[in-house]
Amino acid sequence: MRTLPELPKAYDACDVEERWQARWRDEDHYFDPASDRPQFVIDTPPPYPTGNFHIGNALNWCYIDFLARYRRMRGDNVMFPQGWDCHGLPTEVKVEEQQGITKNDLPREEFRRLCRELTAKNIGQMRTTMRRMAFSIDWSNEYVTMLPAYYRKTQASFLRMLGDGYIYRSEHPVNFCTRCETAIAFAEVAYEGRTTKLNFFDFDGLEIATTRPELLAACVAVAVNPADERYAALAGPLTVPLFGHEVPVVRDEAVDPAFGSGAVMICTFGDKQDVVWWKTHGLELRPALDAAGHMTALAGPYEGMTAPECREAVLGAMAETGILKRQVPLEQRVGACWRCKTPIEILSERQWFVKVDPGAILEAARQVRWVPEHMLLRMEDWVGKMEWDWCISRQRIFATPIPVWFCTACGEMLLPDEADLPIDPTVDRPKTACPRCGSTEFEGETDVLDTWMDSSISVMNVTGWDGSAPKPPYFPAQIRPQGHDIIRTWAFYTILRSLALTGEKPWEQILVNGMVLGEDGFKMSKSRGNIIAPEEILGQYGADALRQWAAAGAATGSDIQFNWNDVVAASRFQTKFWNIARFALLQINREEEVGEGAPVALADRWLLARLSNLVVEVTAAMEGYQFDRGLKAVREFAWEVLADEYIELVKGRLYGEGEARAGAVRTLETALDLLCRLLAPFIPSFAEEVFSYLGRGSVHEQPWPVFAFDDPQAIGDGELLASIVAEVRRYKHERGMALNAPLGQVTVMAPRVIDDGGDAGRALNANLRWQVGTGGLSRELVDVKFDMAVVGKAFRKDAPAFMAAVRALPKETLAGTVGTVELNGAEVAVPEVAFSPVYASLVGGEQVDLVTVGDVLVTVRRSP
RNA sequence: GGGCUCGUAGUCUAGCGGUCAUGACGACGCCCUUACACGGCGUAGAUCACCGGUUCGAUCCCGGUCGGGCCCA
Repeated sequence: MRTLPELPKAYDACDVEERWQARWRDEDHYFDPASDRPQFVIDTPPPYPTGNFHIGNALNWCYIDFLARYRRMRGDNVMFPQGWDCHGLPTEVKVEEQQGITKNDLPREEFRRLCRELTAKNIGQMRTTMRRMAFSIDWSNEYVTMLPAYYRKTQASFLRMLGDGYIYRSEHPVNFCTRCETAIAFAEVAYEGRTTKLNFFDFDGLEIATTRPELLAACVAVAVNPADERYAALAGPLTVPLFGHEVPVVRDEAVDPAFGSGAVMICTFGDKQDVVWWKTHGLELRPALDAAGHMTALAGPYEGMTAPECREAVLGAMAETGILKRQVPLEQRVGACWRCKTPIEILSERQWFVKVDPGAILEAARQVRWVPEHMLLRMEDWVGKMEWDWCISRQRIFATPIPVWFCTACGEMLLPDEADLPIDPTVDRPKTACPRCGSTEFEGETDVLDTWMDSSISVMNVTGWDGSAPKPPYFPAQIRPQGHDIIRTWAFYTILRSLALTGEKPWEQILVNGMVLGEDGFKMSKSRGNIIAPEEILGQYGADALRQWAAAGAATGSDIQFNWNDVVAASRFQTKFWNIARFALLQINREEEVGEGAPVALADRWLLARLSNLVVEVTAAMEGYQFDRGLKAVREFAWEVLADEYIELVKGRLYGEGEARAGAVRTLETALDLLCRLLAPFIPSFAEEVFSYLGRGSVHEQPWPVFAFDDPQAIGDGELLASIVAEVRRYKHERGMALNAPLGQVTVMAPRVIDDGGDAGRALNANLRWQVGTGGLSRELVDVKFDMAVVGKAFRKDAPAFMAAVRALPKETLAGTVGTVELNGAEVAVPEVAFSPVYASLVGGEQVDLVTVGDVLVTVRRSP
C-alpha cells in the first residue's frame, strides 16, 4: 500500500489558502540577477496608496500573477516588482482633512512628514490584501516613490533631461486650479457638463456673446470669421466696455459665425482656444485673475473679487449701463480639477515643461506589441492631439522637489551634483558659489514635480537603473500591464521618458486590461453604491474563487462586469475538482504497485490523448494572454471529460483488480498531476493543496507540462465509446431506471468493432456485445398510428369502426399503400395520410429498444 | 461633437464566414448510482439590437440606424 494521505471530505478554501500563504516563502519569487535564464521583467503599475486595494487593481494584478507564475513554470527569470506611487494631491487633501489644517499651517517638512506617515499606513493595508490574494510578488524589488532611494532617481532623471534639453522653464499659459493653487496637466483636467448663461452685450456697437463676462478686463481682441460678410467692413480698434482699453479686430477661420453673433472676444485666458488665438495673432497678455483665483489690479474696481463675484458685478454693471441685451441658457462642458472639481483657469505662469515629440513617441509606441491590438489606437489618438508641452511643475508640497537653485544676485541657475541627490533646494544649500557672479546667496526652487515624473520612470527603476548610466541592465522590460484608462498618462509619459533617457522603447509588450464594472453594469463608484471590495469576496469564497472570476469573467482586455454568480461557480468548480481528486487518491492509495508503462486500455489512451491536446490548448491560450480560454478549457476538461465521462467509464475496472485497474490508476494519477500544473497559475493555493497529496513537492516548482500523447485512433474510438455510454445512460434515465440498474443484452452495431476492454458493459451494468453491421436486426410492424385530424374529419362517428377495419387488415398490407377498406359493408377509400405504420425492432425474434449514436446502432433487450 | 469598444436565452458570457450558436447562474422535471445533492441526468428558454449590402452561404465581413460603455473634446 502506498501511503499518500486521504483528502478531507470538504474543501475549505479560506483555511487552505491561509495555510499555504503562511508556508510559501517570499524568496521563491525573487528575481535572480545572477541567472542566465531568459528574463521576464514586469513593469507593474505602482498604485496610489489610498489604503484600499480595489477590485480593479485585483483584476489587473490577477493578470500579472497568472503571467508571472506561468513564465516561472516556463523557466523564465521573472521579476514581479511592486511599487507605490505616493506623491500627489489626494494625500495632501486627506492629511488636511484629517488634521483639520491647510498645507500652509505647517512647515513644509512637517506637512510632508504627515503625508509620508499616512502613505506608509495605507501601503501596509494594501500589502495585506495583496498577500491574501496570493500574488507572487517579488518584495525584494519593492519601491516607494516618496522615499529617497527612489526620488533620488526622479531628480537624477530630471537633471539628465534638463542637461539634454528636454526640460525648459518658461512663462506659458497652463491649466491652473485656483483652489489647490497649482498648475496641472491636461491629463488632470476632468470635464463636466454644466448649464451656464450665454450673455449678449453691446461691445462698442458690436454684439458679442460670452459665457465669461468676468474676463472682460482681460479682453485683448475681438475675432470674426474672415468669410463672415456681416463684419467685412469691421475695423479696429474697438473700445472695451466698462474698462475702456482699446483692442484690435482679428480675423480667424476658427471663429464659428453661427455661434452667438459670430463675433467673439478673446481674453487671456477664457479657454484653450483663446490661447491658440493669442499665440497666432501675437496679442497682448492681460492677466485679470491671479493664482488664488482673485481679480488683479487690471480689473480695476473688481480687484480682489473671486471670479464668480466679479461675474455678477460685471453683469450688474452691464445691465445698469444698458449694454446687456439678453441672456440665454447654454449647456457646456467645463474643465475642472480632477481632484477637487473646481473649474480650472488658464493662467500664464512661469512653469517647467518637458518637450513633447509626438512623432518619436508614436514610433516607439508602434514598436511595442499591444494586447489587445486596438488599444494602440487610443495612444495614437491622444498623441495626435498634443498641442502643448507637458507642464511638470506643481505648486504643492508632497512631491519630489525640483532640484535647482537660483542665484539671488544674478539669477543664474545652479544644479546639484548627481552624487549629492536627493536634495530639497528649499532646505539644502549649494556647495559652490555662483559660477557667474560669485554670490553665495541662493533661492531654492519651491515648485515640485508632477507625480507622473515619479511614476514614468518605474520601468527605469525596475530594470535596474541607478540614475547614472543611460541604459539600465535589464532594460527594456518584457511587459507593461495596465488599464486602458491611463494610456494617455502613464503609458504615454513612460514612453516619452524612456525615449529621452535611453533612446528606446520601455517595454516589448503592453497588456491592457479592461475596467471592472459593478453588478449593475456601470463603473464602480461611491455615488452609485455599486462598489464591491475584494475583502468581501475573499472572506466568503477565498482568493482562488476571485482569481477565477478575474480569469474567466471576460476576454482579456474587455471590460468585465463583477458578478457573484461567477465567483460562486468558481468555488463550486473547486469543490468538484476536490472530489475528483479525492476519488482518484482513494483509488491510487488502494493499489500496492501500479507499475510503469503506457496504459493499453482504450479509455485510458483516450483520456491521455485528450490531456495532451488540452496542454497544447491551454499553453496557446497563455501565450496569447487568453486567460479566460485557458481556465475554461481546464475546468471543462476536469468536469466533463475526466469526471463525467472517463471516471464513469472506468469505475468498473477500478473496483476490480490487476493490470486493467492499474492502467486506470496510472491514468488518473497523470491527469491529476497535469491538471494541477495547468491550474497552478490561476488558483495557486488550490493547485498546491491538491498537488501536495501526490507527494511530489510544490506544484509551483514544477515545469509547465509538456505532454505529448499522440493517438488519433484513441481519440476517435474513445469519443464513440463515451458517447455510447452517455446515450445508453440517458436511455436508462428516460425510462426511470437507476443509472446502475442492470440492463439486459446490449448490442453495439458499428461499422467496426472497438476493443473497449469491457468498460462500456461495466459502466452500463449490461451484457454488452460489439458487432460489425446490423446483422440479426429486423423490424416488425406492430401497430399503426392514425392521424386523427384526417380520420376524424373524413369519417365522423364512423372513425372507430374505420380504425378497427384498418387494424384488421393483414400486417403485410399495412406496410404499403392501402387503397380501400370495407366499412359497414361498403368499400370506402382510405385517405392517403390517414395512418402510418409503427415498427418494433427485433433481435433473434425478441423485441429490443434502439439507441442511435451517429451511424452506430445500439440495441437494448430490456429483460436481463 | 470625436476616437475606440460592445449590443448573443430572464441575467452574465464564449464564438466572429458553413456550429443542432458556448458555458455559467436562474427556472422546471426526474434521480440520495459506495468522489461529489456545493452532485448527476434531462427539459424549456435566443428573429445572435435594427435596416441594407458583399457572398453559394453572415451572429461573424462592409455601410447605415438605434442603444450601452470607456477615453477624450
